[in-house]
Amino acid sequence: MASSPTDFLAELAWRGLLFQQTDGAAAALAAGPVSGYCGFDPTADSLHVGNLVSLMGLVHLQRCGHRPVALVGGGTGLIGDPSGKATERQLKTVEEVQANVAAIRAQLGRVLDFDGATGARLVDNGDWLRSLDLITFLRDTGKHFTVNWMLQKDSVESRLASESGISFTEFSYMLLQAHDFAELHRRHGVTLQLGGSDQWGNITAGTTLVRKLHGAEVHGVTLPLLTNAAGQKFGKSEAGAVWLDAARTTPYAFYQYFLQGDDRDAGKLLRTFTLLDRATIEALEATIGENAAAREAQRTLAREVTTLIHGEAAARTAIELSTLLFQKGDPATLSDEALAALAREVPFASVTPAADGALDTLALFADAGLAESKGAARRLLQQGGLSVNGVKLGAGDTTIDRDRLLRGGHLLLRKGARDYGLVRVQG
RNA sequence: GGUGGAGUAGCCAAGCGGUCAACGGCAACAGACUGUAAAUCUGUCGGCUCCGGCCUUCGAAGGUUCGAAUCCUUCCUCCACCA
Repeated sequence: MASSPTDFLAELAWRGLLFQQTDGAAAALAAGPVSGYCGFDPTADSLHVGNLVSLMGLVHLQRCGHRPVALVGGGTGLIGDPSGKATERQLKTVEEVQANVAAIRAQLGRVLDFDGATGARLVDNGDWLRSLDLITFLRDTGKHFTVNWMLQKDSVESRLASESGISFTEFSYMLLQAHDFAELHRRHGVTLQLGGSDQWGNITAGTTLVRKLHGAEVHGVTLPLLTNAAGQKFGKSEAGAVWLDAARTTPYAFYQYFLQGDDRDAGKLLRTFTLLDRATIEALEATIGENAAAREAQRTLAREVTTLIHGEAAARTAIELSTLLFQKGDPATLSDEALAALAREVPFASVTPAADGALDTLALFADAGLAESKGAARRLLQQGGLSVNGVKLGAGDTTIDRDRLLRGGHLLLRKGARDYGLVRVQG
């Protein structure tokens, strides 16, 4: 399973995760174990599956015998990376960034392995950037860059052309990231930086600075932006980003996101998000051609990724619930445990019936969040898109009989083919 | 600074005094067919609704008119060409 230390780039390459690399990166990696880092912006209190791509880069680095260093931008997060952004960002407060840093550290910690000779390190650039004084920074870092060079970076160039321009604050961002690379080189002997393809400019700023400051040759590798078969940025569902935080995206929803994926994406996603070896993945890809209906590839993908992020127990629950909802069918047989799990994993609402005790279908679906409004619920009802306890409702079913309540006063609602919600009727 | 053009729902884009909540396309949602897939076909698609309607929209603010997305005035923004 473990490959030799020289295989990192080859590993990324067959997985389709290698975009750009600095000259000499392969030779440097082949020469022996290195320490490589990747930064994560604390723009929210959770990473999402888009961030997971470069995190997987660190995981592969470690499995290939190198030391991964995960950096959380507690300092740079206070500035804002202009890369890939069309307009200036709203500054975040120190408290907000610190809370985000803490949450993201915990997520990174769950995926990386901290034991052994190549145990991962977790660092926060706020530790050195926040105490960095301006004069020192300008003399030691700023002096090594010409503005002419900085202006040529894509991230800056595109913003110069736009009406809103770019503030001096964000313009300086690349220098801070370059400073990080130099600092990590000095403190931890880091000689490699990984990042998404939009980070190339920032990464080369870092390799340049380390060369000038320490006379050392360090390297950068970027991973491609992940897109789906429809050509869209991967990781967005209709509900927004797919988060790694169980409070934002439940393990069930996370599992379902990968399970529901397009056949055409399955192979790419297996290569990107699982640690399965090449032969296994190719065998799974073959099953799509042979027996696509079994969706063996998607099932494996969803199970592997959910296990990686949420752990085995949560993955098992997600699979059980999925089986329950999509395979078996009769909600009346649901156990108390299953109902409790459902309440945690699918949208849940407690509703109070009207004074006369009648259960209004439209209000139920609207309250459960499965429809935007009662009007929207009505349209869905008329189109035959709603069901209760696995039984499709007709256009005339504007109220629900109380004798359909499951144990504990629950009703299992479904909108369309796969959106479930659970409500508990009070009293 | 000058001249000309343009700003319409999530995006693109018609409309140029009433029949406009606004043609059409994309995206999205639902149904049929399937495999919790894709493609295809059908329907929905500003907000709310006691389904009778009600409310708010066509860059912004005023005005003309019985009536304006459509005409007028001022302002804002973008694009092109000229300086």
